[in-house]
Amino acid sequence: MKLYNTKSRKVEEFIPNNNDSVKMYTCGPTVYHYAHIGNLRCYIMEDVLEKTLNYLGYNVTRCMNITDVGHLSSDSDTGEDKMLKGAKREHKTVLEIAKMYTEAFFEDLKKLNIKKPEIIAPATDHIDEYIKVITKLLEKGYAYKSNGNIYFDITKLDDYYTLTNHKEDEMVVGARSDVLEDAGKKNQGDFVLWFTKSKFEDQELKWDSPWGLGYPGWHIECSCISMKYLGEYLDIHCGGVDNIFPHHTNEIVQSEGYLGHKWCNYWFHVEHLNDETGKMSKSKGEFLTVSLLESKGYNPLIYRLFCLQSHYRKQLVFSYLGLDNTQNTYNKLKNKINSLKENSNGEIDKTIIEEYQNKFKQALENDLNTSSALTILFDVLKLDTTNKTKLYLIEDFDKVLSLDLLKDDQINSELLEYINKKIEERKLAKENKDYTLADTIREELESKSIYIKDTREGTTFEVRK
RNA sequence: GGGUCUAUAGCCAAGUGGUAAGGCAUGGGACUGCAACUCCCUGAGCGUUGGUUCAAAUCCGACUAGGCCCUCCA
Repeated sequence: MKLYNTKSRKVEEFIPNNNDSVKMYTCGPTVYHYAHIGNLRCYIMEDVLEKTLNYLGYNVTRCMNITDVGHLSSDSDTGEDKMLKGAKREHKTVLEIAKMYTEAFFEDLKKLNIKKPEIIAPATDHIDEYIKVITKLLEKGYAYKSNGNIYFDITKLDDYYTLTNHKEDEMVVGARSDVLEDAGKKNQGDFVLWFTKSKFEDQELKWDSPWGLGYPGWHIECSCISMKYLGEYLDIHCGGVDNIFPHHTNEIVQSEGYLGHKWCNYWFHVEHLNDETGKMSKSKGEFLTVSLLESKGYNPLIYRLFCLQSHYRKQLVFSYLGLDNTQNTYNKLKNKINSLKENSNGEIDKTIIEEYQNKFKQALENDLNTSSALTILFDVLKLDTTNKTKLYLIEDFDKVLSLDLLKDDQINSELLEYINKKIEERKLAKENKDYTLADTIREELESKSIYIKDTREGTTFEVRK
């Protein structure tokens, strides 16, 4: 398996620390609002990565945090805590907000066929871990106390800007003018590990610590959660590109400062989904959620396919035109597969199976080239072989693609009865050459998203979502 | 200003030195009462510009355009 590693800025051969077992960490959502589909692009591609590793025979242990405390708002930075902002907006407590949006996030995962990581860790459940790690960082001299807060001193390391090639003296101070400087820091680049002093008096969640009542900095949670559940040696750390700096940069120095050795080998970052105006955000333009797409009649899996057609390291521009294209692709794909199912006789051709499984693997092994992997799927459909062989391969590929390629659309018996009745009525009308009535019936069904298909063997139908 | 990434047909894209995969859309045809579905046919010389090479979309340089990041506030 070849993967692009942000750390080396090269595509590298992926070699786990421990043979065929892979430890994978994913930065989870801050649950202060619904996830937009740009956020979800990241989780879709991480899901594909996990499933690809499984497909290739690796055993993956994956962990994801849920940030339910202490993350500043970044969409339009006014220095307000994201969770607090969400709580205020909806007149609820921070914990209520966290619970509600965590559930909503899981719903989105389900709709997009994203497998939930086996370990899901809320930030507020791991305060003891943060205290343990921060204490050690203080002992080792990587951290210091100032103005009531605990900071990480980035000058204690040789190479802080390891992920970005930033140069200390060329950083623009206060590139974002709405961020206030903290006078308590020794160096411009130092960041907070633990707060006891906040300018926001209404911070709801606070915990006791050796340094006083307070709450953790945003970066420390991922380091601690990862080390707790996945151990001292991590294989892959994932997240959106916006996390590269400072979040992941800070995670590295915290973790390696604490451990005293190298921590994570591969850094996997997913590019952003943009809209026509640039970066998608929750505070400008249309707030695109999975539910919104559903309300407009799109099956969420169409969005998954939309993402798979592109590469995770390329920015992708969202448009309804593009999504409509993908919807056509998806419908046609399902159509073809459904017709294969109607006549799935014949023997399985093992030679072909092996050949195309290898092609599929090669595409994915090439830095997760999902676009090429889909091409292999289309190639399979066009093969000159038995339907049984094709269906076998489709089922196999769908372990990674997760597009419900073989799933039958569930139709309740009442609806089925209604449709059959209408089809029969239309058949009679056609026999009587009453085409006006026949067309009326067809239109009536189409208005319910039921599409008539006249074939030599008779009339069938298809329900499009 | 610094860092970093990208630039292939209407859209999504493959391509990693030898003369442009695939999908959707478009147009034409077959099928149909008319459609839909399905099937067949149908398109670009790769942002611009230098260079390396027998040979470049693929390597190097410059330029242009665009995206993202530049925190320590919470």
